[in-house]
Amino acid sequence: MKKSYYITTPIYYVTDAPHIGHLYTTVAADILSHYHRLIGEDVWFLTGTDEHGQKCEKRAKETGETPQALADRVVERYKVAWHRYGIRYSDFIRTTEERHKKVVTTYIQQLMKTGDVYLAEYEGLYCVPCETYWTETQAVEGKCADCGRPVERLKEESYFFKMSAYEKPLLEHLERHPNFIFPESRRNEVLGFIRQGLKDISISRTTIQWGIPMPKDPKATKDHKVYVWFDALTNYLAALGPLESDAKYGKYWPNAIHLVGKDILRFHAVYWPTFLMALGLPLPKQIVAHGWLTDSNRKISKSLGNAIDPLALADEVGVDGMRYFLFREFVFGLDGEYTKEIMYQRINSDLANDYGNCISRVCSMILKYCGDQSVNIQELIKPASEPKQTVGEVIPVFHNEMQNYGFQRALEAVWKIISSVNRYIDSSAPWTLAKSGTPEDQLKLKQVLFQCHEALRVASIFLLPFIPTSARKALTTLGAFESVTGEAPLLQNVGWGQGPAEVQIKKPEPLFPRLELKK
RNA sequence: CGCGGGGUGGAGCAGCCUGGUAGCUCGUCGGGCUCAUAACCCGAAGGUCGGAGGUUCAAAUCCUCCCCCCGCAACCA
Repeated sequence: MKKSYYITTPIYYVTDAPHIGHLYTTVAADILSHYHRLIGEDVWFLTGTDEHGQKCEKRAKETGETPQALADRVVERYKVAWHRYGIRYSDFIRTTEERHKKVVTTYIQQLMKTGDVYLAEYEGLYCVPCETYWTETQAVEGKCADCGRPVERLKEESYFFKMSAYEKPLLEHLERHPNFIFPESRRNEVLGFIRQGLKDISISRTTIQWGIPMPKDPKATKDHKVYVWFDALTNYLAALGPLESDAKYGKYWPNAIHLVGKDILRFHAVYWPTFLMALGLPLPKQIVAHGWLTDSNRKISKSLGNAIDPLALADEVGVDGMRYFLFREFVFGLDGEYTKEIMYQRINSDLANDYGNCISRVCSMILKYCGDQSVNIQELIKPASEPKQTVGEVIPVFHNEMQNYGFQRALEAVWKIISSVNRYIDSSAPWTLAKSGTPEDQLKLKQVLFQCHEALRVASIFLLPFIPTSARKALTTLGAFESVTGEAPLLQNVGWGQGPAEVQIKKPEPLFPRLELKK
């Protein structure tokens, strides 16, 4: 039986149109799921949208729509963006769907029954005009953090989740599973937070209309809606159909990897596991937190007004250029400063000059110098060469980095192959060999060219998860496309000499046109 | 003493956990090649690795203190 791999992105809030931050997480999930499919695993990739809550309600009021109409409209923008970027998600969940609401309600009911959810009073500093509670630290000198007007101390009926009861079990889980939170620096952050002591949290709101209703309760005097985080987090389970003994649930849970931005780590690393513990369900395998793209050291986001539209970027530098740039330039897990200059430089230098041009020069030479002959590649690539050695070194490095979210280093490793080919061409000068009529030089010429060909075949297979369209195009040009269509091609076909014995090289066309930055 | 991240040649970043020639991309300067997308290859210049102290045969890397920048601090998601 195939190993199963379940990967999720956060569900995105429909008040925002998709921006580069959403794109970053979603492409990461796509790369991982593509990679895990290539190594023969049974992958389920979930993304979706979070459509409830105060902000959606407010935003809908501003645009003069119903919250549902707003959600219906914005969700399309996400889907369009993901299609454009070739994101191959297995399922897209919306929190307004019945299948989701049913699971949330069932779970809340269960927790009310066990006493993990109970009715009490929430007390906090409330800003009446903003309809928002603030903590002591947020409401500096008793002023609303948003509008600056004075806040008042208010008490209100609310349902609470007994998170305090799960402080110890959660700590124990973290100790037994050192990789539960990745990277380690984030794990330490979460440990620090838990060690400060977990309080019970309010998990209902009476100030919002747009949400999943709390189950009927004679004790309640007000109309409660489920707190958006309980609602949102449950999507990861709801999408697998846990209530109807759907085969998906048994296959993919708890083998889950949750990809999140560092800003929502706490909800995933503390709230979510304790909810699951209370429900008596197994915890996901890993929570992976990545950094932010920054603009002059500030997070890039809609609310800061510096958001960048993924579709505009795709038009400008291409889908694969963008996908490559995001994961070659930045260290996954750390923040990275985004500028157009760096992006153009990276794409031109690596994709156009190194990779694209290399494919082009190798294929051109093969066509030019031995296009009319049929050759047995496997015989020609037996001798040792720098590209052959480099490929051998890179294979384990690439896999290791991919298992540990080291996308940057995985790509760096692939580029070692490409550089070795460029170097090898120079040092062995096929154009000189071609001029010589001796049989030794003719053989040497073919050997050189097909060593290069083989190295590029392997590099292109490695690149499939990152730049799927271009890598396929490259493999087609190399005449080695069939090597990626079988089962688990990455595991079976990346080894030196695992490709076809004969190939039909296509006339190369520029894979990546050089970009010019317009000022 | 609230918690965390960062301060590395001109720019942007790796490296730090598991001490031992400081690496990458771009830029600059010089050379080579002509197969290729004016792409490619080689060489050079350029760094007291924020500051001070300590451990060590040896510190960008471990420890202590200090300075500067940025987040977080549970009901904004």
